[in-house]
Amino acid sequence: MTVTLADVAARAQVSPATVSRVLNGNYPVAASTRERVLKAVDELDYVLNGPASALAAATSDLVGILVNDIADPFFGIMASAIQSEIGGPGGRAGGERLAVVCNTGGSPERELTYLTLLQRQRAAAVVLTGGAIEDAAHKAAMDAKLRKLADAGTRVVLCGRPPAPEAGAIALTFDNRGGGRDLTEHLIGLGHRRLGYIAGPEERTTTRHRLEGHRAALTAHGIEEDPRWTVHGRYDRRSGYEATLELLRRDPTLTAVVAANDTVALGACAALRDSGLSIPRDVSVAGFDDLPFSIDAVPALTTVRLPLAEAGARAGRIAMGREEPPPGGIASVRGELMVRGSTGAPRR
Amino acid sequence: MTVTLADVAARAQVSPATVSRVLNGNYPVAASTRERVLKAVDELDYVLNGPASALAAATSDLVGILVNDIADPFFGIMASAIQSEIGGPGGRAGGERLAVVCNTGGSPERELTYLTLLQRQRAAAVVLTGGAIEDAAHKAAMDAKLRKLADAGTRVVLCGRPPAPEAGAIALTFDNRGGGRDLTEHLIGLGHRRLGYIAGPEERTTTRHRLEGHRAALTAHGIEEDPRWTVHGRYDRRSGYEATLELLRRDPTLTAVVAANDTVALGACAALRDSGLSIPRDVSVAGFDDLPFSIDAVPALTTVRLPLAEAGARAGRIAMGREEPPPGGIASVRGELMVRGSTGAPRR
DNA sequence: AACGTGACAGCAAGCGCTTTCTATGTAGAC
DNA sequence: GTCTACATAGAAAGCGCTTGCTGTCACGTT
Repeated sequence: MTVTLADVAARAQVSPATVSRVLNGNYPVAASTRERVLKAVDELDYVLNGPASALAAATSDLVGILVNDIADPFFGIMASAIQSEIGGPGGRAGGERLAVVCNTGGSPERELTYLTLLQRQRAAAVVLTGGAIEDAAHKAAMDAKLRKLADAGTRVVLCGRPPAPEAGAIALTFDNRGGGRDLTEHLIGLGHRRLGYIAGPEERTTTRHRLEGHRAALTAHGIEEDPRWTVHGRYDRRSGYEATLELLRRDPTLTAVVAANDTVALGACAALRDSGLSIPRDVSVAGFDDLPFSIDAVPALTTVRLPLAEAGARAGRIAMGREEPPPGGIASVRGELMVRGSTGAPRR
Repeated sequence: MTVTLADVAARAQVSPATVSRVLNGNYPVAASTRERVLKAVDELDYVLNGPASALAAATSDLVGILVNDIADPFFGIMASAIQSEIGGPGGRAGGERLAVVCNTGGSPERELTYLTLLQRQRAAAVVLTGGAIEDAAHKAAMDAKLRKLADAGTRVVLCGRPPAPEAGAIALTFDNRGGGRDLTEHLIGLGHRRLGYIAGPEERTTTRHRLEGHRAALTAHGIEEDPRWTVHGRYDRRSGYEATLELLRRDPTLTAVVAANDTVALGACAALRDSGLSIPRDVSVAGFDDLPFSIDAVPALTTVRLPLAEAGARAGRIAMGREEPPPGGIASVRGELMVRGSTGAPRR
């Protein structure tokens, strides 16, 4: 039925060992023999049995990429960049690895399950993207899992995730705190004193860090924050829309709304427009991430650009062992403030 | 070093066979024995060796999802829906499958390579999303590959792709032609007679079908198309921007621009704005797909909504054998015209 | 009381490949 | 011309799991 190595060997009149060596190319094989084997492979249309070779060699060519939400371009862009450094015919010779993207949907259980699945497949490397969940038990479980993976020889890289040194993982972290600070300082510099903040889900590190940056800026400028000015929600448009309405209800005198990310900011813009407020004349709006569509908002969104593609590519290379990990295994990646039309001086 | 089935068996005082059966749950095992085994698994922190079991059982729990561009929400949304029906802890008991997303980047070679990689892994199913490339040689190669996969027991499902009956694949196709027609008829109904069209890359089926729909509508209404009115480009914003400028240069009297998809339409909007033209007063703009951000454009984009998530979910279920394939193995999925602010009656 | 009958559990034979170790042939060294 | 060394090729032992087949009890039957 299925063609096996042995069939190829028979046809090429060599031993299975030789065929294997030709295919893996890490052992001297005479050119004439190699050719004969390759010819047989071609004629028989032979396809290596992945599981069998993974079993025998005790390694596989699978590389896992975990994302929180594959439908969100934030993750899509990173995943794309990571994958481009890893998989398919993009890689070096013989380096044909199967980069697989796993969608956790932000669920802790799924995250863990996927890791187990990848561990089960003896993945060559794993890249985790995006913020982590701030739950002690979950973090402990994750760290243990990652540690186990690392100990088993799987390279573990975190991209846009807080470091987990205990887990033996290499981390490329986004400086969400710094970005949040820059953004709010920009707004304060413009003259804003009453700023609403639409935060992401409470239990995410990204949410906390961005919020901390925001508050640090307020504090640094002697602005006392009103607890009514912060609303938590999800990282989606709908949430931004509703949260904005809520903020406006709580304090109609707000002159700026800072959103957890660009998608949320878009929702905020829609809510403001629907409330008859003009941006930025009545209320300034700022986002975070600088996703491609942010520039198309009207007015274009002021935001913090995160080098998603660059960081992803780097994480991919590190995962493949093609680039040195940063010193200490941890690198912080800065965002860049992009000032655009959605922020301006407050009118009042 | 690594814990194996045998270790678990030893600890639970049973044979490896029994452990395997407990883990796979398809053979009667006494409750007390099962418990003892499960306890040992837990204590030893045992993780099944995927490759080994795939080899022995001659099947794997991998399901491949091929996408053209993972950074594009069009694919992200479909992939997410497909995966939600397949993978991780979402599935039924024992049905823990590893849904993996493979990014082809629209390259024919990569597409083929990924298929080989999946074939090598003995994937349980494969879902191909998005338009295909119109190249006879490539199509033949793809069909042959898919056929081989199907013959080997891999379920092959096409989602948003033209059918390939010769390949033995089940297809859920988007009615791009019908959508394109509806859209253009809407514009014609509004009074437009000079419509520019920004098409996607020439060699894609999606491009051709949408364009055919557009032209069918023109013909049906006795409008003779000026060859200057069509420009081809990529499916991205930049391309939409440049193509719009080009269209305007070729014929400044155009009153509407139909874009290959929403992303392109956004670029078109930007170009029009930058040219000092108002939407829809001076020029109407229409997109395709109805991606989430389309509603946030100002004005909101008139477009054709494709049920990406629904189709993806269905494709996922079919791939898992949890839903009957459509009769004849082919189903056409219609899009729905969403009329919004970006289109209006022409001024002149 | 002898026997059939399930319900479980174990044996052992692979699954298709990699890789260590060994054999062989040939070429250069002395 | 014999010996050592190198370049290749093959034999065979697994890798860790699944599963068909073969027991082995403990019962219920007749």
